[in-house]
Amino acid sequence: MHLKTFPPPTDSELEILQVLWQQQPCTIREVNDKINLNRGVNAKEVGYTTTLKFMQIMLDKGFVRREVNERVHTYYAVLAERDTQNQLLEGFMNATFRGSASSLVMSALGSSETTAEELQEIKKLIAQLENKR
Amino acid sequence: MHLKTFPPPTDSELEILQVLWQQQPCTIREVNDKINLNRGVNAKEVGYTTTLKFMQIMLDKGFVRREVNERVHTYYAVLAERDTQNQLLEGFMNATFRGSASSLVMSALGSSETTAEELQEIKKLIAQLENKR
DNA sequence: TTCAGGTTACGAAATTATTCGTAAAACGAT
DNA sequence: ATCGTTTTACGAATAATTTCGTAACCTGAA
Repeated sequence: MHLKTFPPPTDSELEILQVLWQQQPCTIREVNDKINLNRGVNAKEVGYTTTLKFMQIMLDKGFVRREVNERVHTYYAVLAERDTQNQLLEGFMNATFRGSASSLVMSALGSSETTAEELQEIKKLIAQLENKR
Repeated sequence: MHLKTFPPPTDSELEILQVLWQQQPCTIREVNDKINLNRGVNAKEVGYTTTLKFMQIMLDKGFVRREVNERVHTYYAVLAERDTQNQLLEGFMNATFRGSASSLVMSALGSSETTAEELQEIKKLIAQLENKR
């Protein structure tokens, strides 16, 4: 009747998924390297076996799948980026903005740099939403 | 030189702060009751001493202050709602939307019910942002 | 005054999330 | 074939968060 619904990924799991969403498939080595690049110099490096462990945990949860090649395994995200973002967004919006999308949106626009093009896109979306009535 | 910067509240702490932001001051009893009302029937109740513990932890961290009255203590939030929301929003946006405010905004508008008035307000804000160039 | 019920303090258990040590296996170069 | 390096598996330590048990203390009613 309905699709399997996954629990939301934890912070560490999400950090790995972000890497996969940008480039798939990845070996654990690649994921680990990118994560350590993304974190600045200041931040503590995450160990290789730590990343390995999370990939195994996510494999277990069904968040990723892998192909066993000659020497190494390569991983793919099963979770879709959009779906996952929406799932996390809903939880965050409820917890932090008491479910108010508009105040979340106002905060996001107010406190960040947004290019003119992005504002255009948002306006277009709003226009679409307004037409649907 | 600069204001004290607090670590972000945890989920449970935030849940309590939400109550305080809506009505201050509150006794622990009041906070605990509201939290258990907000969670549906299905969800497990949070015990009184659990809430008490968090208020003490937050007192310790400086997130709240209290007044000691005759019988009971009454609590006030020290953290400002807007500041806290913005702080949490930044972290969430970075982790989930790779820092892209526009894609966060598009998701929020796309997947939620927003009234015509709210859309108006957002449009007004966008217009203001566009003028500032 | 005594007791019942509500309140605060606090340690510690329970749960969840993160990190890492160690060992076994696989592979290539010598 | 053996060594050094890389990869995988997995248990367990650590850390962070949440929950609760218990005791001490008040206060008002009987």
